[in-house]
Amino acid sequence: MEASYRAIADPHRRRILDLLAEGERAVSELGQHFDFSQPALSKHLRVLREAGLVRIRAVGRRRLYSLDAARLKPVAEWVAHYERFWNDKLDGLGELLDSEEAGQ
Amino acid sequence: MEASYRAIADPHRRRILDLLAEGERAVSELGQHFDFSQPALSKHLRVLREAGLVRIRAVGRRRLYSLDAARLKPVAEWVAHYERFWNDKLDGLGELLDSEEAGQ
DNA sequence: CCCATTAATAACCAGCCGGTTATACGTTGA
DNA sequence: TCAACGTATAACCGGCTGGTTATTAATGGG
Repeated sequence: MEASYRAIADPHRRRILDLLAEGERAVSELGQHFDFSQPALSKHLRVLREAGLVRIRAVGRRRLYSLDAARLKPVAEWVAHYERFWNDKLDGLGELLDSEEAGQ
Repeated sequence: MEASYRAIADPHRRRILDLLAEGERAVSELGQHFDFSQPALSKHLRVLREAGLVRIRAVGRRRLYSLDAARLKPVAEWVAHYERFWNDKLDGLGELLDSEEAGQ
């Protein structure tokens, strides 16, 4: 999904996903890890929700967010295509061979 | 690297990387695959260059771009942390277990 | 019952992003 | 030599992004 790439482009949102990977969290609990305002957090959560990366469950006046990582699978698959470029420098294409160690 | 995530957030730039994964390409060759202007392509290439994802080699008046995928490795590693969420739904955290099949 | 809590939304703003056209600049070929 | 080519940059523009403060709405506790 296209929106997944944009969603994970922001480091705050990646951090939110990392936190949700540990378990379900209410908005106020997530907010303890950040220094921006609650509306800013709600906007990040909206982006993640619209990208289909999180689920919400209402419990009383709290909103419990949890990870829905399925939409990250295409991202993982796309970037995995490039693994051969750091696993196997001699990949037969030839254009990587000239000044290879200078690139690091 | 932080810039890598932003660089791959744009589908045109991901396409450029896919093309460069096949081999070194001049700007005009890359341009044949897109419907926007040459300056727009140059700006995308600049973003990729500043993210350290491509290398440039000048041959005459042509600029030959090639892939430098090393900076994608942290991205691959980050997203790989989430593989367990689609490989193994029963991951012991417990918060994914309530309405699991409704998420798909 | 009412006030505090929790979270979302509205409205606004500066800065970035991706595109455009126009221009500059080095290189090459006739 | 000089016109055409290949590419980068400048200048500009509308729309989006990520933040803010203020407000709203729903829930729960005393």
